[in-house]
Amino acid sequence: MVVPLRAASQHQSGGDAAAPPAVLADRMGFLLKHAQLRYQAIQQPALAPFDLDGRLLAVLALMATEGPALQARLSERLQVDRTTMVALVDALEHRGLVERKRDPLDRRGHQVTITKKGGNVLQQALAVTDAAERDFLDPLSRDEQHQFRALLARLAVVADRRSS
Amino acid sequence: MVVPLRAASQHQSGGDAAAPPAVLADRMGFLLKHAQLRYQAIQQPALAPFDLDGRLLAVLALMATEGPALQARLSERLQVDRTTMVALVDALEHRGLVERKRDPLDRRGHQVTITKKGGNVLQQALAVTDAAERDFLDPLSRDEQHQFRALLARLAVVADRRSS
DNA sequence: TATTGTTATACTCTATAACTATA
DNA sequence: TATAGTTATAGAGTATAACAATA
Repeated sequence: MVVPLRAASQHQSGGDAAAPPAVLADRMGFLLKHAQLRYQAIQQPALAPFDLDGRLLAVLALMATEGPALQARLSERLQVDRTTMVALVDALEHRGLVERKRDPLDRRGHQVTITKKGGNVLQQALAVTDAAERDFLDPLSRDEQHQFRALLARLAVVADRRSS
Repeated sequence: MVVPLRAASQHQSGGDAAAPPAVLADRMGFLLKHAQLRYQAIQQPALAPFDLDGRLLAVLALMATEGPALQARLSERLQVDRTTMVALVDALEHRGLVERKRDPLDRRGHQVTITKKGGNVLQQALAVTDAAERDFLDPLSRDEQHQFRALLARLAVVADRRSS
């Protein structure tokens, strides 16, 4: 084993939260932050056995569906800096989940390809992530879960229509 | 003017996102992250004129409702490390929004008090934050906004009942 | 000159460890 | 010995700038 990934964090000092301050309890900023924290608290340990975190999994999943791709294309798709993508692809390559090959047509670029091992790991990691989502949504009824997902999707990804 | 706060960030390189990759578009991790990014993109510039960010505002609001308090108590309430709270209170004090006074009864501690200026700024900043929340929720109908807020609150703050 | 990938570097955020002063 | 606050420091994470190879 190698990487601590995002090992510990969220420490500060002591105990188990107690009730949140009333002033903050209905603020969007607070709610979104804590929903994300709770999801990560579920997802991180679930992915740990694969030595992956959410970002690495995203890159891997993207490569599986959008085929071999240049790093530049990957960073564009994931809205991540080129230099950050270097580190992400490095991490996946060290784990043997992807390979870099020079593009023979344009030798400036590297085609990044998912390996067979990468495909297997991806499949298992996605299954684990599905389970994590179910755990996260567990406080809601089935109907509410679907409602929440749909509403959140509309708030997260807003078509940014500027004039026409 | 002084502090860059969290000046720029979210840069990477170029353009305006385009459609998100389909593999990620219905993943909780992706949706929660991007919802938060979108909210921050609205809230940050709204608070910038007050030289505040969300965390500083949270401390200020907490002090207004929970009265003068020790830093130790504030960090406990906000689930933030003691050393982080030092920096937060420093920032608020430099802006003249709070004051530190030694507790005469226990001279180890500082009672942190909101100033008159702090109260005024808080009031305006909260109004601006309300507007930011409305902007954020604008893609939804009135009913949907209430639904979303209620569902999110249940997912964000989960009573962690362990046995009985 | 522009572009892909890379390295070196810097900056932000936040935690741990160690120190001061009180108790 | 323990606690409140502080400082120094280190570790993630991620950006900008500069460089090599290629176009």
